Amino acid sequence: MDNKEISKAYEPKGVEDSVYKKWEESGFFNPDNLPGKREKPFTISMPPPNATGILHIGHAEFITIQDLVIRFQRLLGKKALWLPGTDHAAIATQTKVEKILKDKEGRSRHDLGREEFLKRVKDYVKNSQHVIRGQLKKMGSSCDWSRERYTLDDGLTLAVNTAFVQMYNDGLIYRGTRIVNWCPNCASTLADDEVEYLEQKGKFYYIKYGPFVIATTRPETKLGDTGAAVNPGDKRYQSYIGQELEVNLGKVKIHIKVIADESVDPNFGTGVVGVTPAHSLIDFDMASKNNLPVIQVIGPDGKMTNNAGPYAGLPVAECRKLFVNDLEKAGLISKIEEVDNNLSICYRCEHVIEPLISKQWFINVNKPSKKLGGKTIKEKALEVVKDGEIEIIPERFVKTYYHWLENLRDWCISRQLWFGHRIPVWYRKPRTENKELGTESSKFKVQSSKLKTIGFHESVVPQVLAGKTKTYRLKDHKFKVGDVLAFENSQTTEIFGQGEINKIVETTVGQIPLDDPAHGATYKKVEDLIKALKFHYPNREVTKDTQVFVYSYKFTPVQNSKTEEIYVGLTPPKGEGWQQDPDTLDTWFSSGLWTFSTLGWPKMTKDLKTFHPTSLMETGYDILFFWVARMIIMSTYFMSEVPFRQVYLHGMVRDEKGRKMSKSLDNAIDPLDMIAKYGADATRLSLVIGNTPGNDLNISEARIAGYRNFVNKLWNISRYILMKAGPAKLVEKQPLPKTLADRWILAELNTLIDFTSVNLEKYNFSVVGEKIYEFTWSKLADWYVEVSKSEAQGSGPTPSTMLRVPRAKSRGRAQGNSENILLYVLQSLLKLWHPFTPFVTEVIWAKLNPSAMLMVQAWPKAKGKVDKKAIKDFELIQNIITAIRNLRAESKLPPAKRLKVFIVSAKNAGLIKTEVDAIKHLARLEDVVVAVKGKKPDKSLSAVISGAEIYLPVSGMIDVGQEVKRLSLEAKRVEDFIIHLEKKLENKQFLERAPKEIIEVEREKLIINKENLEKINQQLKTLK
RNA sequence: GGGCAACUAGCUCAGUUGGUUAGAGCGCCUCGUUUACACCGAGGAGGUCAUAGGUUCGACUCCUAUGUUGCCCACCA
Repeated sequence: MDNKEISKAYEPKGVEDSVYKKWEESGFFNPDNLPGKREKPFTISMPPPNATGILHIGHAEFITIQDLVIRFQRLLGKKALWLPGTDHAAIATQTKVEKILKDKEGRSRHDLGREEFLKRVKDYVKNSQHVIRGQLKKMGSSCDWSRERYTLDDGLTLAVNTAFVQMYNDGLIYRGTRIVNWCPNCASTLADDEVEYLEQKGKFYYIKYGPFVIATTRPETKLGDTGAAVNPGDKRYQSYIGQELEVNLGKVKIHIKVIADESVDPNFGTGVVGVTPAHSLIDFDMASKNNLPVIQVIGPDGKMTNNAGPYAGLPVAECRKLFVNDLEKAGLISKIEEVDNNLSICYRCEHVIEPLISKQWFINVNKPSKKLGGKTIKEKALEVVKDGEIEIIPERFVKTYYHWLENLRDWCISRQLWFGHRIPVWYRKPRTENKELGTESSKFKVQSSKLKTIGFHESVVPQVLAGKTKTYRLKDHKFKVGDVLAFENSQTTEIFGQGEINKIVETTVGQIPLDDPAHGATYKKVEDLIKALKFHYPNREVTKDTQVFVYSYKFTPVQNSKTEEIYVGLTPPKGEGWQQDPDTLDTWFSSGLWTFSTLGWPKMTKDLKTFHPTSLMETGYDILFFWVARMIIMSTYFMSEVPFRQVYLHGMVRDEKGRKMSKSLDNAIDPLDMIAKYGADATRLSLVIGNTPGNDLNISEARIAGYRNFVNKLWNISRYILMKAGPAKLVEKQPLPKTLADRWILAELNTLIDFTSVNLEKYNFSVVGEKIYEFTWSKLADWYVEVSKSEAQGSGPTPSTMLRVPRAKSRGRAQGNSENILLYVLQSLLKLWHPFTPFVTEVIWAKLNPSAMLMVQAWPKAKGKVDKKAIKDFELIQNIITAIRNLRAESKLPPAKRLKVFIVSAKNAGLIKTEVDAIKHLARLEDVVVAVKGKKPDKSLSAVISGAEIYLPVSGMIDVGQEVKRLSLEAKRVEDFIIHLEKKLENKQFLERAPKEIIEVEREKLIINKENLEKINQQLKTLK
């Protein structure tokens, strides 16, 4: 390679694409093709970007970190797999395509119909994926494209359906009627954590409400009230409890029942709450307990329903205006306050969420599963982190993870979207001629009418269905062992099964074992049990001594077949009249399977055996709950193993002032622009150095430009070395050092290699990046390269020893050795840098060794013990040179002016004498005189300048304070410290070096004790 | 309301289990046409480590309060 062709400045633009192409064509992204014996796998599942297209700087961040890790592991010799893919991102994608459709064609998805619309989405996604792939490549991603997956492709769809069916058969997936978060704009349900809150000033309306005044921020929902609730202890309203009232709300009259409920805070508002069961979770619970009817006044379209009387058909906001107006006219508004209010909004489209009552599919997070050895999925997901099977970095997120899981409610997985995995459930309306069903149903009905009935609160029914075989009752039902009972949902009066009494125990509340799994719900404290009982018996006193009946039973559920048949399976059922559920599954249901579905599950493939559990999950802390927790749930359930060993959570990327990047602020940094301007390597460095796990990273263009400068520096160092070393060659073995500088740079390199190897394993990218940066610029470029120049110069009229170790003289030839060292150091350095800056390092490597790629070289190893003496000696020379430069600048001596310097040193005279030539050259001196102790003209520690003569004392610069500190560092107890200090005091050299004041103190304390130590410290302070 | 984090140089941030003179990048000031690099080199200025107590021979680091900021969770009708 003709090194004259190397350009003065590194130009990434031209070379990056061709380098990537070379990598790709090598096939080494695929672990199966990697050279050498590679036994240990290392796997990263790429968090699949949404298939909506453009990658932003946040993606660039995760790409950089993951690529860094995987390249490092590949260099270490692992079977490194980084599996890429995309997520269909149901809501996000559907919303996006709908928007495009509306903007471009003015049509809605309903205008197109399901099939045509999905075709449009498919085309859109295909294009996006293409764009994403291109962007990933621009960043240098060394992921295995041959294994790329998409959450909606056939394999993953099979995985999703299989998962659903298995969970359903295990009783973990059920269909239920609940209050759900409904986004009228997306026309779909949302999971609890997909709801965001917006702090707002809102109005708090006080409305005359029959005999009460109630306060509300949402007056329009009052049209759906079926109750008014007060605290049972609130004396003001005692007499009303239980009454049924008609309430005049202007144009509308509603009928309510006054109930008592603990959850009502007598001190908030007026102490009376209008109960709106259809549109509030809490109200729904209260209504269930008190058998209040449920009236839905807001529809899924965000408009008032027919139940809203004269307001039917109005959007919620308009209804509110009109309704408040009407109330005012009727004199029913007593006052309006301004309050801070949290508005629930959709995390995708930011429209207001309406809590609605609706029939949806849920995953039961509290049901023990045989697959999990009787544990619930929640417990299992907690356990694997508690037991350390999964490590979360940084650790503080462990706590948030626990908190989230512990409070997790059943997960609503059905979405009313078109785009996504269709729920693998089919329904068939019963036909009268379906005799078998008819008889089944009627047989049960007849039977149940004759049977004794036992009621279960709706919230308990799922537990019974889930295998609860015990119930605690305050009431004596007068059952006998052997009685066959009809099990009734006491809210809906629906019969959901039958059972037989096995055993009856009469006891007291205090005697009940708290953790009886047969009961379904278990308790930590008696108080919790009492609380639970009070919930079911709101009007009874409950204490430890209250009498209680424990009924054990055998239970058989009955499918509610009078409405429809349900079929759950991988393929459509045979027979006529089956209709598939129109809904689709929550995106996170499929992405929860990501680590194993992408490797072939439900088939037990070779890949699945080799690469699962994956090694590292690297993702943003913002999706710890959405995604990470769900992957843990899904993997522990389906695979019976963790999805990954470690989780590394990175922070968000923000602008230079720490603000979120957004279109409106116009502060977004587009990684592709930055790559075009400064190169991918510089962009990568800016995302990794200065970035610590879990913390947000502020980034600016100036920062990226700074790293571009660095990449250029590395380029030019290499250019210099290649030019100096003549024909490029590999120097694989560490050359023998011949000069002090050689020993020093090798010692520094070996230290760096160790540091890098250790800290990259611990994902301390930033600190490693800084260290290699420092080595490259401040050590290699600023010192070693400069020294090597003077060595080259030494071929002039006065051959120079240039930092040559004395011993080397006798060995003869020292000239030219620095070239081998330079090549060796550069080659090792390129390997260290490669995970960070793959492009430029690969380009330089190609000039050294065109036949092999840097990407698959072996990670460097430190050779032998680090030569600490070399580091210390070299630093002394450095300090002398720096001190001279400093003095020259301070005394405004022009650089051209040659100086005479007397270096005064007692201890290091020998060393300094040997290196005089180097000092002369690097500090641009006329003459250096090394003086021994005694000739020193001034005993002060500062140098003396007289004319062009500098007296620079070097010995005696050691601070005794350091020694003391070092000692106490080594000692763990005070006693040890004292012993160490005493030993040190016996050392004459120490005493010689110590300033007089300190020695006085130390002499004085013939017996060293705590007080004396304090004195020493004080002495040290005053000395400073 | 509960929790988590941050507060260090003009700006953005490091600082690993307490221990040399608290570091880096950018910015700033002075000087420099040394053939690897001006995307550079040499030197420099700049910090009561948010505040107040405490533990310790010794605290940026540990403990307790307080203040400010950010985030997460819950949510009162």
